[in-house]
Amino acid sequence: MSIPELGPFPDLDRVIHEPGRLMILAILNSVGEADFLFLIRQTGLSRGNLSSHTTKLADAGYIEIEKSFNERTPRTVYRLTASGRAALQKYRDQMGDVLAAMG
Amino acid sequence: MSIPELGPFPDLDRVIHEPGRLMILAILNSVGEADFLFLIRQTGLSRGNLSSHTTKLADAGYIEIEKSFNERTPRTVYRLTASGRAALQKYRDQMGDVLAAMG
DNA sequence: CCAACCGGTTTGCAGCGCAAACCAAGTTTA
DNA sequence: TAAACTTGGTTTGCGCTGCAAACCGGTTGG
Repeated sequence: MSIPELGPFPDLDRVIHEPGRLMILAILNSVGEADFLFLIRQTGLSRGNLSSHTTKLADAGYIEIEKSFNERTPRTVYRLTASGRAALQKYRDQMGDVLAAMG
Repeated sequence: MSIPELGPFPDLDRVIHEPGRLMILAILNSVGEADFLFLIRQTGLSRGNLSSHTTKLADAGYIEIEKSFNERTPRTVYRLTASGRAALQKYRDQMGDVLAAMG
């Protein structure tokens, strides 16, 4: 539970901790919103993989998924929610403490 | 594979990324060496859990396990290897970059 | 002796990430 | 107009993993 003289080890959010999802969240955090194809290209994830990660993030309430049509072709846009932004910030702080403890 | 304007997303070492093992490594990194009971108390992990994590870390070559006897009772000491220390440092740098990209 | 404890390891199972298969709808080829 | 291909995803299946519980060989206490 703790690293000697460095306080307790934080209970990291596993939904965020997973690298694929951390990547998605980091991107959404920096660009505001993104569509499926953009995320595919930036992350290098497979479509199936991206789909399941975004579903899980949406289930956790960390992102919102908006489906629409551009002309006749479907378009899905992903965006961080307030709670997602907060959770990400918390994760960042916790992980920052852990790393600092490893100087 | 990349966060816009922030370079590629690093391929994080999953052996280290797992919180339980990260905790073990962080402790060994800060105290030099530790025995089984000390790690139990510091990490809060169950014995079985600690045993399997240390086995996995040893399989990866990141720690060494030294079994001996203190009087008649067994004693197992865990210690970071050079390669473990290097891998941990690399993980720290990579994760630091990711966090920095999330400012 | 026999029970309880110490110091671990092995086992079993549930959950997860990943890739591949699938699907629906539109577009191109012929 | 029908076959083949692309786009934009979702679902399925499997192998691995983390976790808790069961186990096990000593050792100490009554």
